[in-house]
Amino acid sequence: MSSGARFGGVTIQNRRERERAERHQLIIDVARDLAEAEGWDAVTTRRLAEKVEYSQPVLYSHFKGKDAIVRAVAIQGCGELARLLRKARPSRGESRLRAAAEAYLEFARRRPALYDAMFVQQSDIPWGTDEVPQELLDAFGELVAAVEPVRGERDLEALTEVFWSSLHGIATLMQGGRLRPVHDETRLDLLLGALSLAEHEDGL
Amino acid sequence: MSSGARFGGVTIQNRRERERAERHQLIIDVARDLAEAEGWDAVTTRRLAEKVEYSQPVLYSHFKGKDAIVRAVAIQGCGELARLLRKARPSRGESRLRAAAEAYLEFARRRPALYDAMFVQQSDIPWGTDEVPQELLDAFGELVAAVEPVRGERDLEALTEVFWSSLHGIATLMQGGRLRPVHDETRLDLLLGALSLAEHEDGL
DNA sequence: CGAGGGGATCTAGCGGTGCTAGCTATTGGA
DNA sequence: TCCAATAGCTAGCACCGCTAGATCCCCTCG
Repeated sequence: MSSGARFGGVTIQNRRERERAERHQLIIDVARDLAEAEGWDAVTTRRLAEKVEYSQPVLYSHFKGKDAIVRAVAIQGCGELARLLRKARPSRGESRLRAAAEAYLEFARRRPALYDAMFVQQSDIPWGTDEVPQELLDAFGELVAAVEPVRGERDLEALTEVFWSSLHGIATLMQGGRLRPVHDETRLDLLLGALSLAEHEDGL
Repeated sequence: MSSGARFGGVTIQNRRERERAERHQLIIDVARDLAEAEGWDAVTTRRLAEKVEYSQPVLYSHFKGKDAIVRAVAIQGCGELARLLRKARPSRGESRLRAAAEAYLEFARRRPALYDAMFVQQSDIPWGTDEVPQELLDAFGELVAAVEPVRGERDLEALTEVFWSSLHGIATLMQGGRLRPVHDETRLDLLLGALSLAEHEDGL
């Protein structure tokens, strides 16, 4: 603590920390790549260790266990989803809601293993109010922004949850081959139509 | 084959087959109970064998592997869901759609492990057109029937898929603690409102 | 009634998993 | 130059899904 930060922080200690941080990220990247290439079942601590060219116990000096690695991958995935949603701007005549929905579903389709880690596998990522990862808040925030224009008199947060749930349901059931590909287009049209067009009388 | 069915079928052979069928069902029931009590991770072939009071290899004389056991549990779960949906009749002033939605979500909430085996864990249950289990068709059929009254001009099957997907998304995200319990009621109101009230202009 | 055959069942073990105790060897500081 | 801290590894534990091969029981037939 006292000996580390002299001379503007350019110390051996700092180099070590930097190398350690790089290896930390390397583990996450390799785990993610392996999962996307062969599925999470193929991500074993042995294979992971082999790919990062260290022995197994090194993984445990960075993460509490395999679950923690998956969680780290998931959180970075949320960041990527947030980025994708942010830059998903509607093309001419297209609603912002539709642009967001299509970006979301495409993300789930192209990165099924990553999506799985984020929203399917149960993890102890804290979703309660305290210390939710920023990446997660960002992603949800993008959905809120996409829903806002069609909110009408409705509760914005609850409506966004409905929107998100529907997309999530479609994404996971599609991934499991449980929905008919024939309806892919119609399904999205119906969902967007239902959520946005609805002429809401106030009452009830 | 020729020696088994004499005397109206009351033979030792038949008794054996009956006992075997009972044990088959016993395995399914124990697997399901264990999963619901401690989660699927706790369902190992060793524990399962111990609970049915046979050795491990007996399981493999009934099922091709652990996955096949989970699948059997899942299919019977579909039968139960179908039964629940069928008898979920709307109380006064309540729409049939709402009755079905509430029954569906309650099923998912009360039998999370069973629901997981049915719709979350990936299994090779054939969802394509050929040899889909009858229980599955029944359950989906109940959803179709619940959606039919609000269909309007919309494609019934696609609309049912949207309804199902939304419920599924809500069920799984809730189970993972990813939705705010505060919005439980509002969320369902919004979904049902969006799917049913929508005054649909024909075009587009 | 006794011997043989066939099927049902078990014991034991294989290769894999996540995870960790404890040894080794390198390396930075006095 | 020597020492101590520490980063990393080897080896192993308990468990997993699954199966080969031995064993035992029970039914059939002479």
